[in-house]
Amino acid sequence: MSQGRHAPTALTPQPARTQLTPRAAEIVQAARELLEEQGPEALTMRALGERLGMRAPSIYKHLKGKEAVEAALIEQGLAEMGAALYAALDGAGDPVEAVLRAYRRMALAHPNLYRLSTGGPLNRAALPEGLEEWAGTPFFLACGEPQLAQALWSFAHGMVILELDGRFPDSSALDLTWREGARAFLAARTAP
Amino acid sequence: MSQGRHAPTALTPQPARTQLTPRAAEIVQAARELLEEQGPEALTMRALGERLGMRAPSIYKHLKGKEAVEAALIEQGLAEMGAALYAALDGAGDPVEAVLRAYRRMALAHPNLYRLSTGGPLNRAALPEGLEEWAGTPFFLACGEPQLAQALWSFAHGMVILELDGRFPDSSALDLTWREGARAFLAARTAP
DNA sequence: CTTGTCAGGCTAACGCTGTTAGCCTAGAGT
DNA sequence: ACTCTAGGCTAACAGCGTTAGCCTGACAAG
Repeated sequence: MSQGRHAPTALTPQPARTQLTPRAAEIVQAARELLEEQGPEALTMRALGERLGMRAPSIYKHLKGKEAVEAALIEQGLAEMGAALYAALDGAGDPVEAVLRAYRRMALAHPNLYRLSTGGPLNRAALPEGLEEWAGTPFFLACGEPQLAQALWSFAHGMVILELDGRFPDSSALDLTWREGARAFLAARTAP
Repeated sequence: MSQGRHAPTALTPQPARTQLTPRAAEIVQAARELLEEQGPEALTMRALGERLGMRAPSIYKHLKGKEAVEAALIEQGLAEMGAALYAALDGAGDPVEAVLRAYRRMALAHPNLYRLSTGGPLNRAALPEGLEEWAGTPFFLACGEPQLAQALWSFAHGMVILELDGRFPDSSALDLTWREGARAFLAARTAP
């Protein structure tokens, strides 16, 4: 770990991950594969059981229910996104551009996990305290100012989710759009 | 209708709305009330039927299925959003700020309709040709340039959806965040 | 006036979902 | 040797979207 542009990343240590039993971890791993390979609709308790060679009700011996499976996946998604963003800050180049690039790259690499992690209301009680904030901090580190950081995060999330959902016209030059957005935020940061 | 900052709004006339039978329109209206009052989970075919004094299977005499009901709602959402954005362009003040304000206002006024309209993949075949593009054009009219317009739209959508989903920390000063975002895009537009 | 058509309701049922209750069995601990 | 329990199982429930098939009242044609 070294540092970003404005502050040492070590200021916000990564929160501890929730501890799962080995079997529960296997189940979550299988759930992740199912989710990524076949989409959110395919992630059913019965399909998950089948992939593990067991029946759906047996899963409940290891995890409270489908929500708990999803919470574990969301935790993975946030943790990996956070790691990718902090790593991007450590690289060369402007931190705003670096964070945006890493964000998009991560989301497109795991689209269904990203959607699950960031879509819809979030059951915070099921997540490790502070994980969400930790994962978002790189935006603050890149901007040096909380409001602009939130705005930058919103831009990044909006871009990614609209791209994943195929909401942009087919003719869209998304690389250019990302560049334009980066340019706007870069200008706002350096010139208040 | 008059004009926005860069181009007359009449350049892109509102696409025709899909025609529903009176009874089908009643059903869609009831669906909208159900959706807004009790959330997306409550919008089931049986609940919808009950609200109309009929059984769920009877709905299929008027609409193809739940997807058709949702498509009609999405169409309403997009049409109303578009109308609000064009109206905002006609007002005083900077068009970027006006469009952002109208977008947020509209989304927060009908959160569940907004989520339905903008979340997840979109079945374009079920929508009037060009409606989506028409509803998004005000962003272009405000920016005068397609890439910046897409970026602005992404920012607005990200802000709104994260706010609706309660993803921002409770302490967030979202008004300020919107202002910061507007400032960034305004600067990018005027100073290329 | 009778007859035929059919729009628009109904019930029953299917296959799917998450979930619960209760049973059974192999292995660990005392 | 006895007990306990982790971790599997089946059966079942309620709710979901949806389909098939029936029925009835209104309305048009002869």
